[in-house]
Amino acid sequence: MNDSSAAGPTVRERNERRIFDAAELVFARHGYRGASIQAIAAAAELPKSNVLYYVGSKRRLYVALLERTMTRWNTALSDISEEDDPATVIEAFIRSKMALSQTHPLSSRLFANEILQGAPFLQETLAGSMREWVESRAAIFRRWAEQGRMDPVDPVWLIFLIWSATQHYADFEAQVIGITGQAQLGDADFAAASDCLCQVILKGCGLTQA
Amino acid sequence: MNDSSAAGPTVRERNERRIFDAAELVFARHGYRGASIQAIAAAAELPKSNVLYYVGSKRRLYVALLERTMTRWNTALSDISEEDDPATVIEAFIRSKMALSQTHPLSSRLFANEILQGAPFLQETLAGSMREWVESRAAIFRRWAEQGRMDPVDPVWLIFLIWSATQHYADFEAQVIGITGQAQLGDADFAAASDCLCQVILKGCGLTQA
DNA sequence: TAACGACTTGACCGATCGGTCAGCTTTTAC
DNA sequence: GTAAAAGCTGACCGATCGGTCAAGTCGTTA
Repeated sequence: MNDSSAAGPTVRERNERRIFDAAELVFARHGYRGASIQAIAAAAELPKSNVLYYVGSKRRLYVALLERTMTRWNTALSDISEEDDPATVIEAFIRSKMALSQTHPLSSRLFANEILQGAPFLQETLAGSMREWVESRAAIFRRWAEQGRMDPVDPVWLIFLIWSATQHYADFEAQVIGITGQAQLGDADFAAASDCLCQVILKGCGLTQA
Repeated sequence: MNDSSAAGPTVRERNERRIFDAAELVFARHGYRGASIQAIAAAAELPKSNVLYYVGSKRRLYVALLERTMTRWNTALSDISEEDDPATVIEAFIRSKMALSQTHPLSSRLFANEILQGAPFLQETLAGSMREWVESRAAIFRRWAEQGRMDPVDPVWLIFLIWSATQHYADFEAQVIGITGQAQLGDADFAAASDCLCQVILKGCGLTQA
């Protein structure tokens, strides 16, 4: 029974998943230092020793969790090309980012906590693959502007604008809930917020929705 | 020499200020649980016992720090009225919020950390004075839209958009720096980002800059 | 000078931290 | 059937946590 494809998940796979999910919950809320293995073990309903048996150390668990998040985000983002329609691309960008905020808020908060700490474990990622990703998109945005297909808006700050506005609904959910007075954010809220963001940002870039 | 007005700050005033500033630094980076009094004392260059002598407990220090931040923000925000010009008001709102991100990034990160934890100490503030503040502004925005003075944009989400986009440059400074490759954000960066935000958001709301 | 309140701090407390390890049970392989 | 491998966990380690306390120092006032 070593094969997960034929006989369900291995004991290791099942427990690692429980631990990862529990760790994401605790790290997202309390940050790296504020989280304790004891709390993670309690959330995973496993003894502390068992957690350490699988993950080795707190640091390794945290780094592995960050890597899982970054790869998950990478695969969720589609590539674009200069020939695409600007409005379509930017709207899809906003909506897919907002969907991530709704489906994976803990990942977003984990990342936010890491950045708040000064990104000690993500320095190379930021200056490496993330910078490349931003610059490749920015180059296309710039060409669109040169061709008069959209307003000349600094593309890097536009990307930051979209990132921040969409992540806000994951990272600052407690604030949104407290101010709007709702019990929690539902599908309708995310849909309406997405519509509002698309409306303002597309028009702000001189684009009309498809 | 008990009077601060005539003979400079009291010993108490001076030390409390050192402690508050040090605590803001540590809490903003590591959150409530992740921060330690030892680390705060080291940053304040005081013995741990001396810190506790002044502030009583970690919890009290944290709450007092949050309160200092909230009142500081409240005083920095100007009131608006229905008769004001929408474009002028929203542009001033964006620029003053961005200025706060530049001058008080630690306060912004402290607040962000509190929200990420689920706002355990700011629940009443969110559902109380902050909600009132948002709704009073939202009411004016709505009337502007009814009068055709701006596009019908959901005002609450517009406020969230402005908050998130401006706070981003304080809370996620490490990400902005890592991706842009700069050593740090300077006046020119904040000015350019503010211009970009005003350009996109004002146009996105159907407004033209004054 | 004596006394007082504000300030200072090292020593210490029980609790919890991340992590190790020995010894146990269960599963797998032959 | 049996040995090896994998999984499990209570007991324990030194370090650090938030917080207390007693014994000071210090400047001011009477």
